[in-house]
Order: sequence, then structure tokens, then C-alpha cells
Amino acid sequence: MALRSDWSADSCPIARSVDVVGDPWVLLVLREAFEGATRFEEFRALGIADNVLSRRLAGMVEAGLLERATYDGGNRPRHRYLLTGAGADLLPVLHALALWGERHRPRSTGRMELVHEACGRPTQSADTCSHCHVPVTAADVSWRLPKHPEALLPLAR
Amino acid sequence: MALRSDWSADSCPIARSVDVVGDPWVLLVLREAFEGATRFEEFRALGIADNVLSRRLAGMVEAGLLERATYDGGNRPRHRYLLTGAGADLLPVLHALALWGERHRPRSTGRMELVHEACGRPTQSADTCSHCHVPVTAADVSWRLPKHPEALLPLAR
DNA sequence: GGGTAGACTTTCTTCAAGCAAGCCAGATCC
DNA sequence: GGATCTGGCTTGCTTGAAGAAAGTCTACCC
Repeated sequence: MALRSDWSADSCPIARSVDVVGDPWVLLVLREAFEGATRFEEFRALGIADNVLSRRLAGMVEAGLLERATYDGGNRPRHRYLLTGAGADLLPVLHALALWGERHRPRSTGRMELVHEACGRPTQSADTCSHCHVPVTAADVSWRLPKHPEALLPLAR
Repeated sequence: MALRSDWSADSCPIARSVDVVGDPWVLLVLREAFEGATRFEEFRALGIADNVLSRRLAGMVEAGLLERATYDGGNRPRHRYLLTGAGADLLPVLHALALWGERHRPRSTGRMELVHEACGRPTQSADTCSHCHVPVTAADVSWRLPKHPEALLPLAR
């Protein structure tokens, strides 16, 4: 598609963010990372093509959203991709998308809820507990997902 | 790029939203719309190619983010693209991107601020006034943009 | 009736998404 | 010790969308 436009030096912070996360796979890889995925194999569950996943992971490491850590899994070296601070700070973007999706693209099969651990209630805000009025981060929120309505999933960070 | 993946019927609301706004131009067209752009000619200022803009506007109308209104500008029929409720509800997504961009891709030239009209203070949340703790929508917020640091821009809705 | 403005449409080239297959190193099976 | 498996990629191919530029169409402007 010829070289896609570059907004990395745009004067608008929205455009600069779009330059980083204005891609479906980046957002979905982030979602998987928050849900605990760390290995190449785990991210494949998204249904992304291998070459695209490889490129995206490398790009996200370069963009500072993920960090590639080498650890040994049974004395063979393995890598995992861990959320950086910058990556974890994108949680409100995912939450805003989740809230919009629930409202404007609803499905009958179970809702997603963003539960504030401290008070146990779902919040309707992307970054604040709508009950306690305190800011929430990955450390304070768990997700209740449509596919596992009984489980409450603490987020990676 | 072969046909891009389709998440419109995914069980995850994040994926369903990504299906709609997981594209740089859609997000930037939305930003322009919040800043008051309504006509084809005005959106061109984004630097988007005409054919791409044409397709995006049509897609966003079909997705229910924009509404194409015909009005008469000097007894010749003209169109404008207006934000729908669903489009306006994407404001928190743009705000979350703006806050992330300011924090993790800062520029020395002026900050963007999301000002809650009622109290006059900038909020650090995507959808709540961090001072008053009330939810904020396009009706309650104005943007202070890096390129016009003196102006306070009320948002379209 | 020539020019301009707005809103597109068409044509062309380039590049990335998607798909499939291949590769390589270490572990595990037999 | 050869064969298979697993994880994490890389390579090759096809198709379609992004980008750039030019063309179209309608209506007013002078």
C-alpha cells in the first residue's frame, strides 16, 4: 500500500499514539498480553499469521510496548514478551474500546466487565473506578470475559 | 494484503471495536470531526488521499459513526458528515490515546489538554473529570491543542 | 462560455496481509 | 542414534489496499 503514513512526529498526541497503536493486531496482541500471554505460541491463538506476528512483536518491542526477555525453560533458552510500563499504560485505550464495543456492538452472549479489585464492582470508566472515583491501572483491575463468565482474570503488567 | 481479518462477530468487545476503529485514518477522521470538520474538503487537511478518504467516510457512515446530511449551501445541495451518538461515544478512545501520547511520546512544543468546561480544569482521565469525578462527554469537554495553545476548542457532537 | 469549487472516481504502482511451507535447534521417544 | 515433536521463527507467493496524481461531474460565478 505504498509506505503507510508516518505520524510519529506529528504535533498532535492522538496522531502520535495512532502511529503506534493504529493497527488491529497491535491492539489485539496487547489484549492477549494483558490476559497473560507471553510466548509466540500463545499469541498465535489470535489467528494472526506467523510472519505478521513476528513483525508485530518486533515492532512492539522497538516501540517500547513489550520487552523481550530470555529465560531458561528447562535449560533451553526461551523468550517471552512482557508488557513494559508504556505497554501497560495503554490499558485505558483497551478499556475504552471494550466499553464502546459492549455498548454499540453488543452480543447476547455475556458481557465483558472491568472489575475494580478493591471494591469488587465493575467500572464504566476506562481508567477510573466509577464507584470509588480512584484511578485504576492494570494492578487494580480484573476482567470478566464473555467466554469465561465465571472467572475473574487479573491482568499482567 | 489479501482480505483483512474480520472481528465484527468476535466474542470479545475489544475485538469488535478494533474491527471498527482499528485503522489510523478512522481515528484521525474522528479527531477532525470532533474538532468541527464536516465537509470532504475539510477532512482532506489530514493529508489523506482522496480515494482513501472517500472510502473511509463511506465506511464510517455504514458503521454508524458518521451521518451524511444533505443541506443546501446557497441553493446547491451539499453534504456534510456529522458525528452520530456512536461516533461521539468514541471520545474516550481518542482521549486515552491523547493521554498516552502526551506521556509516552512527548514533544517539547505544547501539550494537549482535555478541559472540563464545568470546572475549567484539565482532566487526566479519558472519560471522567479527575477533579470533579463526574463523567465527561463531548458536551462537557474542550480541547487545548498544541498548535493553538491559547484557544479552547469546544467539541462537535 | 471559461473558470472555479466541492466531492468524488479512476488509474497506476508499491507494499503489506494472509496463507502455506520450510527451517533450525533442543528435547523426547523408541 | 535416528525419527519425531515443539517453539520460534523465515521465505515465497498472491492479492488487495494505500498512496499519488489525474480525471469527472455538477453547479455557481463573472
